[in-house]
Amino acid sequence: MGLDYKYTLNLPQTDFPMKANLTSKEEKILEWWESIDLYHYVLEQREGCPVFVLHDGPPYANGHIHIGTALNKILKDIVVKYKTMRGYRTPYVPGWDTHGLPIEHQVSLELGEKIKTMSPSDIRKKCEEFALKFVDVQREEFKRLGVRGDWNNPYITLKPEYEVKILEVFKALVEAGNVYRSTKPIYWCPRCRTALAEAEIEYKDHVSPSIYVKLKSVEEPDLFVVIWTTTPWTLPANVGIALHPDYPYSVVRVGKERWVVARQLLDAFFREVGVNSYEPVGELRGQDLEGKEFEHPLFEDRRSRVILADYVSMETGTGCVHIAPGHGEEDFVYGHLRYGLPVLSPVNEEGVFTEGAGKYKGMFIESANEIIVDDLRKKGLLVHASKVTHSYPHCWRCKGPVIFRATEQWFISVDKNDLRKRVLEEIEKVKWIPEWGKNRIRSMVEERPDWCISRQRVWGTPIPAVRCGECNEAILDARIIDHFLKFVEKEGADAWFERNLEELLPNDFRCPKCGSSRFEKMLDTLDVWIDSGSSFEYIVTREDHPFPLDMYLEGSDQHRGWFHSSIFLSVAKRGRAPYKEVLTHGFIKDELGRKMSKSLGNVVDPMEVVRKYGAEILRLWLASSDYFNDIKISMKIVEQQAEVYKKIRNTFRFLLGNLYDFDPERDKVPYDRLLPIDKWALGRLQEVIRLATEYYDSYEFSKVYNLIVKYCTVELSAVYLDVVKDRLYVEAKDSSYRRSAQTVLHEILLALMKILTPIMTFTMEEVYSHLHEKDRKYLTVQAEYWPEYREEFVDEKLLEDFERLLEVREDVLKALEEKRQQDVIGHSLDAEVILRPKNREIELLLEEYRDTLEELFIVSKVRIVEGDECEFKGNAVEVTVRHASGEKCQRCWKYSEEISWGDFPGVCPRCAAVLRGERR
RNA sequence: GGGCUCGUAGCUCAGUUGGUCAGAGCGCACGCCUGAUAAGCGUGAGGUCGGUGGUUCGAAUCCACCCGAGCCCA
Repeated sequence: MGLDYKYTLNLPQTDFPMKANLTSKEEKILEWWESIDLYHYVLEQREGCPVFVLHDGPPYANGHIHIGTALNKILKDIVVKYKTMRGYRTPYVPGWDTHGLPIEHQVSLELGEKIKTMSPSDIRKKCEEFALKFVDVQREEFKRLGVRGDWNNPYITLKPEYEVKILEVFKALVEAGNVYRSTKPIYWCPRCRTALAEAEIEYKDHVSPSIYVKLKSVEEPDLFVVIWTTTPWTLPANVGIALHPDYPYSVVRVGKERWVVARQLLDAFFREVGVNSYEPVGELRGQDLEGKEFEHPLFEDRRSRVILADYVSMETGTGCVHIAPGHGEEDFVYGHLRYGLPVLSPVNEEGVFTEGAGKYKGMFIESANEIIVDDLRKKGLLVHASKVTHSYPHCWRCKGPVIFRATEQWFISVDKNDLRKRVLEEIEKVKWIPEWGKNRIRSMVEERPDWCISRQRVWGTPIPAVRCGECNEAILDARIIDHFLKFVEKEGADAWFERNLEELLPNDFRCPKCGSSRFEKMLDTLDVWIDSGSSFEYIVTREDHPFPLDMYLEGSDQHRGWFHSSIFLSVAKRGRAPYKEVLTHGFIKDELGRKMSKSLGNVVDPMEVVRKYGAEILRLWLASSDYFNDIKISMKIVEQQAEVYKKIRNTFRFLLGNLYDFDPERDKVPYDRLLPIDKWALGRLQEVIRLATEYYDSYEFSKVYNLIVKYCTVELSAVYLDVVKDRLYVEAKDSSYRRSAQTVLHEILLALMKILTPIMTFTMEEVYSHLHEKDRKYLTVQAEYWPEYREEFVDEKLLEDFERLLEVREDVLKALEEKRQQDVIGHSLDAEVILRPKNREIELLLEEYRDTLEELFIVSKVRIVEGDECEFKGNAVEVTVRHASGEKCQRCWKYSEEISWGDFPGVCPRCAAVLRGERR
């Protein structure tokens, strides 16, 4: 035939490439954002608009970002960008947490032995350098992910202006009287010689001695209580024996003695200690022995008193628990606080026994274990000794076992001034997403003990406390803090280490207890949770933000971490919660749902994903996941998103390509003149906008993702775009048929682009740059407004009709496939379709839309019959498929009986009219 | 050991108050097209809804227990 009408068609034209080349494209887009100062540009476009502040929780600056921090920052970015498009002014100031043990530890490893010759302020300088280096590293990595924020002006906890805020928050607590000095058993690492926070503890298996010891009653010399312990070295500090108040205890005769052991542990106990002949002779309750005294197993001049405690376990041991308030949290709470037993802790900071330990003085506690056991054996009080492997607290720094040791520390009283109660009230006012977050943080706040805030460490915010040189009183005074703050403003908190105490104290300062003016500087630093927990105070004053802040968004571990410290400090300083809404996400696991760890070799590096696939794919992966729970990642899972990305990208390419000649002002067709199929597509788009908005509002991004992916593949690619090709390509460029379709494609393009901007932030920027100039009001798509749901575009009846028409279409497609398998047809345009409606309703429907059926099914001819049965039985219609009669139009490929051979040979009447310029 | 959370096709997710709820997309298989072309279209095969009991006329959906995983504690 050789007749080529291709050049007469309006085929898509676009520079928008099919292949993304994300890695390099993203770099270019990042440069563009940099060049227009994206962050401030977008803020300027929302001048005077209501403000929405997502306050960034500061990551710890001691390494590269990992997949979890990437997840967190991308989620925040999606929220911020969505809110911007909804018309909010959305300042977003990233922050970093920079003080604390991990950095000090890493720096001390780098310095090695040299550290011993360095002054505290020299070590602090090294720590600062280290922290700022990783602030820079992480900043670049976060930016690379496409996160928009005030990167040139972040908040950093080591900066003087921030330290001032930490100390101001702290001062509020000091003034309110919530900070006190106390002896309390706390975790202590004898190797690092430091107090450890609960967060600095790791539980690992440890082999300990397991000994059963009997204590002799003072009143009845044949009566013994048997205790079990895995820390013999704590026995010198023993002052009590705890029994459960409710569970029954048996009195058992063993030889000439009577032993007290919990009834339900009797069998296990005697089996364990290898005693076969015993005889129960009585039973008692904990109350029966409450207050009774027993002889101390090691020191003859001391006694051990029975107390009751409901935490006593009936699972292991004897149900009688050795109490040493100086060496255990619960021992302290029950023994000291409830029963007033003394707190003994005759162990120095290196784990060596002191005076109070009598003959054991000078021994390292672990070496003393054996000797103590030996002494017990000699005294005939050792019932049994063996070894046990159990989970035991270890130091996160040196990995060695830690001990509980009573030391003098600064504490924040959680209950003074009803602080805890007020925090609990505030928790109720916050919106927790998901909802269970509220119960989680509530129970944590309800049960938490007082907050130990002092660290015997160099790298932190100094606690400006002094010790009286006369009476030895430790003094923390608001006046000292105020005076110190003047130095901090100018030179940072380093001043505490660098300046003389005379300068640091107000001139007339005297010891409130003895009036002395001789003081000694105390060098403890603050728990870093005070640093980060004070961030609300810094950001609110620096940016003049409305308080409370709108949202905090972190991993669910922060219910005990940052959300927790922030709300306590905020209630103390400002009387209310710092946030209105708290959104939490889960953790990232490998493809088998296991935790990521170096040892398992299943760690996915976010920057590796970025290098290999692009940040956009990482963002898309995140959007596809239900991040409220733990989510899985692996290169295979990421790869899947690369496929989805291509699909979405090609949809945009098609839309752009078919709008190359569409001027939105000139060519738009009014709604009432749109063809039915176009009206339907426009109506469906409204539904997509409505749902997407709903899902974004509830932060359910995976629902947005599923909605959009399905929309692009099913609704657009497989139906609407496929169907509308005929009109776009074949009809005259400026015809109403083509402009009608383009009008809707244009609406779809803009809406889809905007809906995806928070997630596919790079690609939508690229799409934006390919838009008609009249569609680009801003320099960046990020400043655009959210697509509007237009009710006037929703024709309910039409939408319902099309829902049924599409069911008919499914039947037709199945019938076509059957014939395709039989080689009757290839392309669907080869076919003529004969339909037999299953009922009157469908018959009327088909009649009504008679003129759109061929287009909708993409076939050459559709006939509707009543009588004869058809070959294919569908759900809505029966279908017979035949090869279309007539000849194939060389231009539009539809078969026609009236192919002309005049001016335009081989062409159907429609195409001939188009070519003659008669069809508009 | 305790508190909280999770467990639906190979993958990512839907499944409102228990009764067409066993679904979607991707991937896979087979085929079509060659005017979205390192694209596009069609058809199809995949799950006893972690397991076991129970409540109910009826449960992925309610209860109990168990298994597995995670976070936070001890």
